Amino acid sequence: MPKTHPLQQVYRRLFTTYGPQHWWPAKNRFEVMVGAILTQNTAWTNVESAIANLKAAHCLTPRAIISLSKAKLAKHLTPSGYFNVKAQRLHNYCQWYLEHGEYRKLAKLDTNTLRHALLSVNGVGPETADDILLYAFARPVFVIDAYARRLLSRYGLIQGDEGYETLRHYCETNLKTGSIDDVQLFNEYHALIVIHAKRACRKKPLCENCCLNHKCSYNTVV
DNA sequence: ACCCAGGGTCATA
DNA sequence: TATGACCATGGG
Repeated sequence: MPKTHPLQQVYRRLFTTYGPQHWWPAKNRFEVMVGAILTQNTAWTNVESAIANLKAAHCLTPRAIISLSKAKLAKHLTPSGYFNVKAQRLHNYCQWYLEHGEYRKLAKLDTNTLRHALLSVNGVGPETADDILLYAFARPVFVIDAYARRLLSRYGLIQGDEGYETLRHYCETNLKTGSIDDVQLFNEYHALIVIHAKRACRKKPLCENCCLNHKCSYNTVV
């Protein structure tokens, strides 16, 4: 009977409280990729309306997006904020995506190679890359976002100011079993952290022990 | 009227 | 390598 790592215990609490989330909230792979870029430092509800705009304009494909002018694309992205920056980033991503043979061809790359390829796109940083790796390419990577940092540091598991790769490695090595179940585990874990963040300070009993709202001072170790 | 959101890039020191 | 400025809308 191997002893369970605190990260596994946190996962159990989240899963028991909220149940399976079956993420990412999108209709297909490409929509996952678009959402991953648009949600950078932005509330998801804003992203939803931007995606709805693209969909209504029949522009939710890489080819349609690269053929739009920067101004028109930015107009569709208005509700998601940073619309000029994101128009450029989305354009960069779609161009790269098409140049590299879209899903079929990219899916042949091993995870590390694919990760570096994603990071080579201007506008795709570590978290966006990992969102895409996990939710569009079904690769076993642990997504480190602001919520994960806050949650794990409030559980006393990390300091909180470690580098991205340090934390990703910490989470992955302590959770990986080596089977393909890892993908499902990481999928649910990130989704549960986000859903918990949205419900924190409203839902018991979890919030009383570890609240993700930055204004809340609860800080309990498992 | 503030505060913040499922980040990332670029310029400076 | 490590900070800081910047990007911008919408909900609490």
